[in-house]
Amino acid sequence: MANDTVPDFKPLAVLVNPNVAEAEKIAREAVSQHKMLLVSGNCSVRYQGRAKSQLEPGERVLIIKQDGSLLVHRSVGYEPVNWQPPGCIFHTQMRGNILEVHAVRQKPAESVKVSFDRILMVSALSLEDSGEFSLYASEEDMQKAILCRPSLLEEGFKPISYEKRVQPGFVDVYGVDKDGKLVVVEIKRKTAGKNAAIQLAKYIDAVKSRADREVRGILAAPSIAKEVQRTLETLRLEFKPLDPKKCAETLRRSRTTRLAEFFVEK
Amino acid sequence: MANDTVPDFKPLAVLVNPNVAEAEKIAREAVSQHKMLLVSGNCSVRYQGRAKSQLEPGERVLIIKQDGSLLVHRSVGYEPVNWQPPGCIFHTQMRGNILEVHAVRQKPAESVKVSFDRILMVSALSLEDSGEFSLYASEEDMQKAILCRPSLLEEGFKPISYEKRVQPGFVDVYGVDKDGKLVVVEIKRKTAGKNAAIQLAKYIDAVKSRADREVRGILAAPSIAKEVQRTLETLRLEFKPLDPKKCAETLRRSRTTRLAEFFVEK
DNA sequence: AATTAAATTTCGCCT
DNA sequence: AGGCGAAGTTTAATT
Repeated sequence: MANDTVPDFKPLAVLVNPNVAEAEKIAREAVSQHKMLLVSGNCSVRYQGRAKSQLEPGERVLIIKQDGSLLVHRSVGYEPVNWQPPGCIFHTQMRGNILEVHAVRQKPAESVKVSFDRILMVSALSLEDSGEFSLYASEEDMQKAILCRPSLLEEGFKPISYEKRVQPGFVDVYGVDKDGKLVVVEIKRKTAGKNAAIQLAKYIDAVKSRADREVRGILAAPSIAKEVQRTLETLRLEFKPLDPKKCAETLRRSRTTRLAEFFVEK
Repeated sequence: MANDTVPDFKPLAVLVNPNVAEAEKIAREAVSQHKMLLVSGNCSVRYQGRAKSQLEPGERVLIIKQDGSLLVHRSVGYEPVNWQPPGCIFHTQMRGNILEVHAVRQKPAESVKVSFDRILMVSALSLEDSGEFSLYASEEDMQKAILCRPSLLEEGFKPISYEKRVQPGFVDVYGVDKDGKLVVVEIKRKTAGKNAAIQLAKYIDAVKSRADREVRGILAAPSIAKEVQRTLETLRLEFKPLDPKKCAETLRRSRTTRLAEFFVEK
């Protein structure tokens, strides 16, 4: 069939109750095009690698992701019954009337073989997903937490304003330390990179040019990239570890105890 | 619509590119009928509980299982980006043109809300799955391992036969101990329950009635249920811990290194 | 029910 | 690339 040699690039392919050979075609294309593949049907699974297992026939859901990870889910349980972490090479083939999906990984050398003799549904998906995932607290939450309890940043810190407009943009938090020195705070939710340091330096310059006195710059983030540490020293900036989890707890506590009404949400 | 009040019990429902309200109907029925639900589409996710997280919009796959577990999978990564272990209560609703799937768990109090504004595919599945899952070794492998290296059972044990036919069925392994006493071995791959003890007792009786001399009965399994321990004592049977992992290693070694038979481990 | 220990742990950060 | 520690860990077994 000419169709067999011309893979189509539809973003979404779904077959319901297909015969096994039809499903194999979808699976093969999905794997080669690095789409996500969903297959539900009757299968057995053999795994060999760090451990070894055998799963007798039954109806399950197979998921293959574009990064080369594999999941076999039964009808119950949070964890997959069989799986492989990202980095597998996949191969599909018909063996008689059985669809075999083979996943191979090296280091450690492992293999998972899923054999379907009946397919309920097969689906190949091109998923567009650039949405950010933030755990514990958003950057905004961390900002609120510092405003709510300034000692999270350092003892004696007093916030003056937040999202203060300066030349290059907005300063996350702006205040004075226990000695009355101006403090500019830049917050990052993840490990602070070079950009964060540079951004902070620009804010400092902008504030200095208007205040004409000493200004401390503090980069507050859960951690800092090693190489940026030296950048900070060069720029005479400081780093303060700030745990998003702690921020979230602080916020939650301050909200429940009704003390946070001063700080308008969003 | 009358149809709305009469849920159908088809074993397999699939909609491709449905409108969100159609998807909600499938999702609601799947949840109420404790089927497995697969939804792929554009969604955002909010989680609050032991921790707290926010996932900005993007295309993902949602899985809800009949035991009340929930998984949200992105296009990459072995782990779900959001999840709930088994035991959730689900609630679906339309909020404007958004499908909200809400999962609530208590102890710990947690909630996950998945909001879809576009559905690629929704599927409700009744999965039949009674297939056994065996890790490291099947019962047969454990049997072979004992035959291959009898010391796994006990020092001085000598197998005579396996799958020996007696009245009630087949004895897994049959042999003599270091003192020449007859030994009947019953093997279980998982924690041995009452049935295993009773089965073994029947075999013993059968063998005794023919041999008319003392017969030891040994239940070999990775572990034994607490209450069965006393049953064993009453029946004058013995329990021997037998680890499937060790059996698998033994088998593998005996297959690969033909010379290792001399060197008894441990 | 609470605690402990293992997992084909996975994952990220650091050396 | 290998090692160490944390995880919304989960899961099973034990007290």
